[in-house]
Amino acid sequence: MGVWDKTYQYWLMKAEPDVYPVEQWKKDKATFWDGVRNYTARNFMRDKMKKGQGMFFYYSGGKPSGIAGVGEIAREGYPDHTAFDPKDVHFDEKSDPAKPTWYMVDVKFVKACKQVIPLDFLKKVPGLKNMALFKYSRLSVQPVTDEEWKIINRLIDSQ
DNA sequence: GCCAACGTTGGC
DNA sequence: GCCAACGTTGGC
Repeated sequence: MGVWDKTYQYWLMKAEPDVYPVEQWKKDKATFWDGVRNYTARNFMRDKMKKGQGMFFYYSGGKPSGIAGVGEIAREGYPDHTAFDPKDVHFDEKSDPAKPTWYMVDVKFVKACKQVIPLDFLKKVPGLKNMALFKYSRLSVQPVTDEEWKIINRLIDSQ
């Protein structure tokens, strides 16, 4: 039984601040998480995420990289319609609307961090040393353990 | 802008 | 089904 087969209650999802900043998410109140084109990440969204579960909103791409906000799964996996739109940057001609390849979820805004909690800071927190974030750095949707969830929320609440 | 890590594609 | 080439992600 590997890390991929377990069930999780919490998640971390990456976005680039230039593409979708937390401020925009706050304004939108909720958003669909489109554009994921990786099978591992897809499987988490399609098969594992349940309504009401918590997620961290993570900024990738520097300036700095880190956790920027907290949210909640508002709608469970459903087909990513941007894969069917030739004009969309995430268009995938191989995804058949009758049998979609790619899935997304909806995530509701809960709160923004006062300051982004940087990756290099997270790396130094003793209880977080096994985070998937450090080992599977290129995976854009990943599980967070109960313990990691608690520790990071404590960091955010003490800001 | 560079480059390591790693997922995907395609030739055989 | 193997594996080299290629493309993408994301930290630095």
